[in-house]
Amino acid sequence: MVSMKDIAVACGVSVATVSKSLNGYSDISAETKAVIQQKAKELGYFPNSAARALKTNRTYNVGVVMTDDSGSGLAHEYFANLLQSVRSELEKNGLDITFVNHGLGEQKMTYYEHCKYRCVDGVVVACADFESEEMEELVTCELPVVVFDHVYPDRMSVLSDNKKGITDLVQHVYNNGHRKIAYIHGEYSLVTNTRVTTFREIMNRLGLDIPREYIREAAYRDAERAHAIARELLQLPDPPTCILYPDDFTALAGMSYLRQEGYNVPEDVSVAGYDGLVLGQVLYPKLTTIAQDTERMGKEAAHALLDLIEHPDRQKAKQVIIKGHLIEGESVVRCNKR
Amino acid sequence: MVSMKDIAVACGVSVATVSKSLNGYSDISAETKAVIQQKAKELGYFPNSAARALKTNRTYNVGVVMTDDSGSGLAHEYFANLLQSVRSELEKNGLDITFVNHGLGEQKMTYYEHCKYRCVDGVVVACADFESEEMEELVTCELPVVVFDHVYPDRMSVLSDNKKGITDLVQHVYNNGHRKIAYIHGEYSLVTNTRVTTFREIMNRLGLDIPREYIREAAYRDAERAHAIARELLQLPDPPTCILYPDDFTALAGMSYLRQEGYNVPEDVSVAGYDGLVLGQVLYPKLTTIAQDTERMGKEAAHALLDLIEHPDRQKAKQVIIKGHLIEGESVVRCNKR
DNA sequence: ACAAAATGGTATCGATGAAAGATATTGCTG
DNA sequence: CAGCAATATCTTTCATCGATACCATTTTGT
Repeated sequence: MVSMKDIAVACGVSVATVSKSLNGYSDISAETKAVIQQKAKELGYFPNSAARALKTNRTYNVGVVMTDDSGSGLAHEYFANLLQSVRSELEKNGLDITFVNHGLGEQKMTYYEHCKYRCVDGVVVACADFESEEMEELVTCELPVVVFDHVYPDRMSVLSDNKKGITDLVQHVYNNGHRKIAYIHGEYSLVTNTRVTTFREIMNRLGLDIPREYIREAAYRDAERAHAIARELLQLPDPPTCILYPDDFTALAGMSYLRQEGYNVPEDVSVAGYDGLVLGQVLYPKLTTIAQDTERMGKEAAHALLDLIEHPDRQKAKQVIIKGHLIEGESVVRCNKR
Repeated sequence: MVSMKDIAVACGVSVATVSKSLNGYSDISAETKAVIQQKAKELGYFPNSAARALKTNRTYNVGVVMTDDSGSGLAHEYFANLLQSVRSELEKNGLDITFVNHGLGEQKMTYYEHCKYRCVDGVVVACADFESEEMEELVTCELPVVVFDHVYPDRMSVLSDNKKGITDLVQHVYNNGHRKIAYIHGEYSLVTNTRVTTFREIMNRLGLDIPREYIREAAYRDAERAHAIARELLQLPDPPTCILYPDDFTALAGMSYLRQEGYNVPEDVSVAGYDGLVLGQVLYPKLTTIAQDTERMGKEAAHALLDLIEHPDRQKAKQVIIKGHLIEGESVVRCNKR
């Protein structure tokens, strides 16, 4: 690989001069600078990232925590989309991405240790066990960190606006005449918590009753479990007319299961999901859901991280909340019962 | 961060001794070695990857080409799964992963340049424009490279067994009594080519006619287009009794569209996909498809790459072909027509 | 002649590895 | 068995990877 030395030799100057020329120092004559920059391009020079990192402690590399013990992670379209967006935005700004995990080969290490080992400039947490010790260590370290969908003290977060999402969704269902609305939610997390709390609030505001059996815990992407619960719901003496599922995956599966068991969806029972999967909009009936704006979330996270990296001083902790939008779909229809 | 120097000071030895102790050289007394290793653990030492890379030219980092101009890439479950598998397997062997792209910030660079810039030990190509100049450059360079689903001269490839896949699929359809089988295939690529060629072969072997209109080009994941073609197929004077779609995504969407237009699927027209998406198995009717073994493909690629990195000498080019398996599903049923 | 502008010299980041140094052990001769 | 070289064992010194940054030096301008 061509190094600064090669350029220096080719131009008959010192390595120091080359370094300064390429890094825009002001104490090199415009003339020399031009010659050197020209030569650098000609020779196809790229700085050796390892050498630069060693000296400057900047790698232009960002760590991404995306651990999928829970079967989420890359396989989950939502997270994959977040990653995609973060990646492309950071790329535009000259940063690369490396996955961070606990342990390389024999070596066990924590996220934080891994980050130090790779000398990353910052960290994006896309999905992880937020309550783990390892995460605790990571969010109390000196590195710039941006977290998706979870809030840590004094840390930057990018959050999907679940409050608005659930509100819009329930309101939409309500506007279609539904009064008996059940919510099968995912396993515990900030996201779930926000959604459930908001669900209660909005139902309350709309003056609707929530029988205890109408709020049920399942898990994200666990179609069987969500369906088992849906079936129970529909066998209640006073069954709901609309069921909100934890996510689009379970909602799509749920619709299918219910139809198979002889329920008319959406006429007998309406169904909604959450996420905005592409597939949900090409299946019939189109799924009513909240599309999360992963594109914007990724961008915001990338910019927030860049900002933290460039200005570690103004560490004003804050949350950025990104609105999603309702996709009306066809899986919730006017309810005429009662 | 704690460096070798810190350990050296703490143990009262030289840095070189520390280096050797931690790297398993034989010319350090077992005693000293033990003390140093103990201290290293105690202080939480990790080698600085940049420094090591600079000196040894090994980064324990692998580049991944995963470019999704075509809307595939991360958003495509197949590629996401491949990545997931490669990632976890490389991780087990102490290697990290970094995405490779063309250009960082202002700097335009080719895949190859990016790889050199990051000093990666090897490259995995998950998806890319295989015909591009950039890929040409990458596969003729000195770096170890493993490519998924495409073959380059003298390069290692891991291929999904599309030949067996299509054969099994068509045979299954045939066994169910179908004789008029249409194939809507994806856009041109080695994969598509193999599938189409195999389709012709097996149909031939089974003594079945393929009217020209029965083989149609669409695109992967383009539900609208695939459907438009499906509709045309079914309006033919002599319509097929079974339609093979490019992938599960289009197949699922297709089934839904067809039903909406009044066709009974799978009774009037059977449908099959290709991929093995999870969702396809929780929707009714369960999709008949070929599940590609991304898990194994990723593992094989990772091991092949490791091998190339460790033994650049025995560069015996070869292809590893990984079998998928038929998921019978319910979207292909016995055909009694004619 | 002196300040300003341009360029070069050199230590440094953290780890590695070749070669030299230090110490202990063995072998051999007289 | 002493005496000394030869060997083995362990450890340190030092140059190095490529880029950067501080300081020194040279050149230019007024």
